Parts: sequence; structure tokens; C-alpha cells
Amino acid sequence: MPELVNKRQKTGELLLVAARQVFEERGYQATTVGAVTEAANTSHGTFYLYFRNKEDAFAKVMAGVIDDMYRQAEASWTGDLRSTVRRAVTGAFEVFVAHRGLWRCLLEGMHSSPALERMWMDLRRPFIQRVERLLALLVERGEVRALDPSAAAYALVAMVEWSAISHVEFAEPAAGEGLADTLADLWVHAVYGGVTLAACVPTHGGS
Amino acid sequence: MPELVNKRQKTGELLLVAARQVFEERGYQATTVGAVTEAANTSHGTFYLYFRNKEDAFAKVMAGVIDDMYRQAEASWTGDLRSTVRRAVTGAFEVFVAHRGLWRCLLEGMHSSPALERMWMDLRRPFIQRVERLLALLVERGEVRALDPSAAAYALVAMVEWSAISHVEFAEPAAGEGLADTLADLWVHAVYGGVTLAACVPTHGGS
Amino acid sequence: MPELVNKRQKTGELLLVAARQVFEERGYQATTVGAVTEAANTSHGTFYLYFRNKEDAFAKVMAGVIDDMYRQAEASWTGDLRSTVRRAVTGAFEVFVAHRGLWRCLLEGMHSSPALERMWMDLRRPFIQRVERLLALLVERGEVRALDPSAAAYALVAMVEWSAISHVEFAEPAAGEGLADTLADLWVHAVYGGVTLAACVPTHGGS
Amino acid sequence: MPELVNKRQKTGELLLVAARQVFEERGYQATTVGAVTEAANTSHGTFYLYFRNKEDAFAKVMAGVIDDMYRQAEASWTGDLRSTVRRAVTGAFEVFVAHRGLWRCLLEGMHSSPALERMWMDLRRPFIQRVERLLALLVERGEVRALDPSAAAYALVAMVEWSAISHVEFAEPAAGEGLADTLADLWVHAVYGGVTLAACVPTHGGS
DNA sequence: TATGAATGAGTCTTCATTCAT
DNA sequence: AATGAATGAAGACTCATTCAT
Repeated sequence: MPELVNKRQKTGELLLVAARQVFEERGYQATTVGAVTEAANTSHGTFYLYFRNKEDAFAKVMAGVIDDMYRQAEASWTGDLRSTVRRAVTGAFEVFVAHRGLWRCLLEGMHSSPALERMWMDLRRPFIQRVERLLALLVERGEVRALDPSAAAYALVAMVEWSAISHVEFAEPAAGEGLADTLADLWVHAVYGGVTLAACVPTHGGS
Repeated sequence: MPELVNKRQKTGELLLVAARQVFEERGYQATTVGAVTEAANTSHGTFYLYFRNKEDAFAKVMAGVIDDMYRQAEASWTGDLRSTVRRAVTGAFEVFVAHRGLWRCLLEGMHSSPALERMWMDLRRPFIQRVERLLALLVERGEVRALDPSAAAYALVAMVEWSAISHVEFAEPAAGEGLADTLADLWVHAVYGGVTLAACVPTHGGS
Repeated sequence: MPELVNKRQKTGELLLVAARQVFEERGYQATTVGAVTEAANTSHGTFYLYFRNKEDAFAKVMAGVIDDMYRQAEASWTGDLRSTVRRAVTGAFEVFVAHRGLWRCLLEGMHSSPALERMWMDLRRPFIQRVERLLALLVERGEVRALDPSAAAYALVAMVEWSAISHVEFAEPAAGEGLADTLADLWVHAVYGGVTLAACVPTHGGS
Repeated sequence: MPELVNKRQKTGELLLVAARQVFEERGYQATTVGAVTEAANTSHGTFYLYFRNKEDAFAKVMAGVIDDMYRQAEASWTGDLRSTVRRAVTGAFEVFVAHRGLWRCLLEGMHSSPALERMWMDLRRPFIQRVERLLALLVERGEVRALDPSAAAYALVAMVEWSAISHVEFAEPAAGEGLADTLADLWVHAVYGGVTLAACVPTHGGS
């Protein structure tokens, strides 16, 4: 019996790995069941023994990535804010880089699959909430100026998220290695930045 | 003969408007040539007299939106930085909201069409560059701390861009009307914040 | 323009004829779109220009048969009951024989397609109702014994219908040519038969 | 070893019961081997230890029903014709009602399986023959008019059979509880009616 | 310029059946 | 006897694109 279990596990793993690979390489729409089974060296029908359909397969692939993400995020938020943020940002970058194509898939498939859209939102929410709680605490303590913790958390997470995605996905050459540092820096200043913004006296702007 | 010219223009315009509509409503993948011609009340084949294919049609649709975007951005960057940024952010939001579905299309179609990916990058670049030049100037003048103008510009544009998109597209209920204000606020502090950073004492505790 | 219309008509007719043929030969389930298009010498996709799907194609095929059926039934119900019934029964037989396989399809497809079930019921109802009205009239006039016009009509139509179908479809060798005669005979006696038939002195009838 | 035998019997019985259930509920085509084994709580492959294929399984299921049918029919044909017929018709109805879905299966599967078609014919034949013999006897004795015993038997059985099937299957609301009574009544009159039929003068009038 | 009929490649999905364990 | 993983053939349906008129 254990051998049968192993066989099932093995094939399942095989298909999952193959699916991840193909999704990574081709994107969501362009991934076909045939390509996955071919990569897994199984017959077409076998796919449906392990996944209900393409969407389901993608969800199962993403489950692994999401676990990664959460594990990453569980790293302690201790020490001064700057280094904490620095670590968090770097961690986020690493996860994004590690699964390049899959985020692309999520972004792409979201529009044709409500389930994927939900997945994305569920994925982001905890991060946003965590930041929100932090900001609320800081505001409450009077350590930072009065800012809307909800909106600010939303925006700050968006900054990191989209910088990371557009950096790794679209390979913008513009911003290089220092990006994570800069993000952390901006993050901290955005939050703690000049309580008294008297210094902020721009004289002119360029185009 | 002017009538023929007019007719051509008219049919073309008809198709363009129809295409915009359908793309807005259905998204990129889900838009079919048939749906466009039906909406334009032309025959199926006519589509190919005006567009090389779906991608081309979308590019032509987006051209209009991009013009909007640039016109919007040409608004003077004068006055103090805060109000300038406030205006820019609000303007960006407006453009995004005005063409909800089309940004979704861009996001979605990018992955199956290198041309769309390029379009997106071309679209963002001027904005990033403009911010980059501004930051470089401020740094040079010593008005702000030494930050990497390129990376920072990249990140700040990403913040606004992705906040706007995820706000209007995924209708995150989290952040409401104050989002644009908060974005402007974070933007300014992120840039100018460093000046009084002495206040930035460590925090501790988990999430 | 008329040529285009003709072309469309021609292809449509071609497909309809092919569909009828294939349905006749293979039955409902065994009929595939591919078989129809092959028989019509068109490409696979063309099928869907003329029919929404297999069910729709069958419905359109049956529409012709049903027309036949009704035209057949419109033949006057005049003269004495016996010859009227004789004519009706013979007519029904002819229609059944003329479209052997299609009734089989209806019977077969009914179970997987609610639309076909409805089609069958809609098809029978007028016949049953017509007989019912006739019987009600005869009962009312006291020309026949008190029988339930509704149930009797139902049963008498069933007798003819199922005799015909099982005769032509399952090719029961048992009952030969005289079947239509016998059916008419049984029909008339079933209605008029009766111990108290002395009263049976109708002067005129009609439904 | 008796236990093995019992186990075999038990699993087989389990599958048979499950198959009957599934056929009843879903119809012939829609019944899948997987559904049967799931209902029987056996593994997929086990099905093929007891049945050659779906057709075979159905045949074995129907065997039980047919036995029912024959047992039902063995009830004595004694007493006057009317009550005998009444009993026979009622009995037939009961059997049909008791196995609603299975007759539907037979009707449906007949077309894709010659074996089922033969089964149906074999099933009806004894009934037809029995009636045929009865009629032949009555004719010979001069108790009824000269009618073709073979054709008449065929038609009368068809009447009962199809009334029952279409009543229980398609749930024609038209004819209610009195249907069995009416069938018996029509049956008797159809056979005996002729005696005084001289009175049956022509009717006229259309529908 | 416009039409719209025709094409046919491409994908998903289901299931009866086999077979190694 | 039983299991259940694997197979692969088969079929429905969609749509971008072409082309004769």
C-alpha cells in the first residue's frame, strides 16, 4: 500500500513541478494542459486525476509560493524600523524573484478567473493589515504624524509590491541593485519623515 | 472623393470606439474580433481593413489613452512640491479611473504580447524620468538627503501607479477617498523626510 | 447579394441534409459534428455558423419532420369515423416510416436533452387534444358510452404511436401490412364498442 | 473458502444494486462506471471483475426486472375478460412504475446497443404471444369478430406499454389515476366491440 | 471599401478500459 | 479478489484570419 501511495504522490509531484515550470515559462493563458502533461511525461488524462482543471492546477502551484511568502514574512519584525523594513523588503524581493513567472501568471490570470483574483487579494491582505497595525500603533504613540494607517499601509505595500514585480518581471533596467535599499529608505522616511515639514520649500519644478 | 475619405475615417472611428468599449468591458483576452465588429455594426472582415489584428487594435485604442495621460502630465509642475505632487497624483488617479478596463487589459495582455509590454514600459518611462530629474536636482541642491534618484523615482512612481490600479481595478475597499491625499503625503515625506530623522527611534515588538 | 444569400442558403441546406442523414443512420448520441460536416463537405467550424450545437441541429432537422406530421394531420377528418381513423392511422404510419431513424433519435436523445423531451411532448399534445375533443363530443352527445376523454385519447394515441414506432423501428416481424387496418379497427371498436351500443346512432360528428 | 465465495457474492451483489440505483437515477448514457463503483464503495477496477462492460451490467440489472415482470404476468388469467385485463393492465403499470428509470434506460440504450434492443424485443414477445393466443381462441370460438390476432395483440400490448411508459416517464399530466381503468375498458371494447357494430353509422365533419 | 461565409487549428474535458501491484 | 493509477481516444466548441464577391 505504501508503494501505491508513493506512486500517487510521485505522479502528483511530477505534475505539480511540470505545471509550475510551464506556468513560469509560458504564462497563464499560454499554458495548456497538454504542455503540462508532456513536461510531466504522463498522458493527457492523468492531469485530471490530480487537478480539476487549469485554474485548480495553478492554485495548487501558487499554494507553495504563498507558503514561501508567509514563511518569509514570519521573520521577526524586531530591531529598529529601518532594518526591519529593510529585511522585509529584501525578503519580498527574494520571493518575487524566486518565482518570477508565477506572479506574472497571477496578474494575467486574475482577469479571466475570479478565483485567482480572490487568491491575489487574500495574499496581499495580511501584509497590508500587518503594516496597518504597525502604523496605527506608531500614530497612537505619537511617534509619527497623524496619517491614515489604512491608506498608508495600502500605498506602502503597493510601492514594494509593484516595484518588485515590475523590476523582476519587466526587467526594467533602470533601477538596479540598490532598489531594495532605496525602498526601505523611502518607506522609513515616508512614515517618519519630517514632522515639521518647514524645510519643504521647493522653489520650482522641472518637467 | 472626400466622401470616401470621410467614410473611411468614419468606419475606422466607429471600430476604434467599439474596440475601446469592448476592451473596457471584457478585458483583453475575452475581447473577440466578432464582438468588436458587432458593436461597430460592421462586418467581420472590415476589422482587418483597419487593424492588423487584435493587438494592433488595442495599441491604437491605448494610443488615445496615452495621449490623455501625457496631456494630464503636462500640467505645470509649479508651486511647492507638496501641492505639485498632490496634483500629479490626483491627475494620475483620474486617468486611471477614467479608463479602468483598459489598464486591466494592458496588465493582462502584456504577457501574451511583447508589443504591449513595450507599450507599458514606454508609457511609464517619461514619468519615471521626470521624477528622476526632479530628485536629482533636489539632491544636487542639497535640499534632500542623498538618495538614488533613479531607484527612488522608480519606486515612487510604482507606489502611485499600483495604488491607483489596484484601487480602481480590484476595488479594494480598504482605502477610500483619502488615498490620493495619503499618497501625496507619503511621497513628500519619503523625499523630504530625512531632514529631521533624529526622531526615528527603534520600535520593537512583532506585528 | 442574392448570390451570397444563395450561398448561405445552400450551405445551410447542405448541412441540414447531411445532419438528417447522419442522425438517421447513427442515432442521436452516435452522431458527431465531425460526421455531419464531413457528410456536408464543409469544415468543422462551419457547422457552428448554422447551428448552435448538436441539439439545435437536431431540432432544426426535426422541425421539417414535424411540419410533415402536421400537414399530414391536417387532412380532413371527414366521412365516417372508421375511414377517418383509418386515414389518420395510415398517415401517421407513413410519416413514421418516412423518417425512421429520426424518431429513434428523438426517443434516444430525449433523455439527455430536456429540449428534446419538450419537443416530443409538444409534438404529441395536439394529436392527443384533437382526439380528446372528438371523444368529449361523442360522449356529450351520448353517441358513445361514458369514457374519460382525456385518458382514452391518451391511450389511443399511444396505441397508434407506439405500434408505429416499434413496427418501423424495431422491425418487429410479427405484425405485417395489416397493422394499420387492425389499428383502425381496434380504435373504432374501442370507442364505439360496448354492450349498450344500440344507442350508437350518431348522425354527425367532428371534433 | 466459503467466505471467499460469500465475499465474491457480496461484492457482486453490491455492485448490482449500485448499478441499478445509478441507472435508475441517471439514465443509460449518463451512467458511468465510476459512478457505479463509487456507489458500491468498491474500486474502479472491480467493476470489470463482475461485468464485461456497461452494457453487460445493465443487462444483468434488467434481468431482475424482467423476472419481476414475468412473475407479475404469471398471475392467473382467470375470470371474465374484463377483470382479467384489468388485473393485467394494473400489474403492468405497477411494474413500470416500480422501475421507472430502468425502462427509460432501455429505451435510451437500445439505440446504442443491439443487445439491449434484443432484450426489449425478447421481453415483449411473450406478452404479445399470450394475448395473441387469447385472441386467436376468441376468434376461433366466434366470441369476437374476425380480427387478426397477431396484429391486434401487437397493437393492444403497445397501447398498454406505451401508455404506461409515457405516463410514468414523461409524467404527462393529462391522464391521471383513471388511466389503468380506461386502458382496461378500451381493451375490452376494442376486442368485443364489434358484435353490435352495425349501429355504427358514419359520422362526418372535420376537426 | 465592404462583406460575411468559410476555414481549421487548437484546447479542454470525459470515461471506458487495462494492468501492475 | 481487489485496487486504483494510468491511459488515450474521442468529441464539442471557439475564433483569428482569409478570401471570393
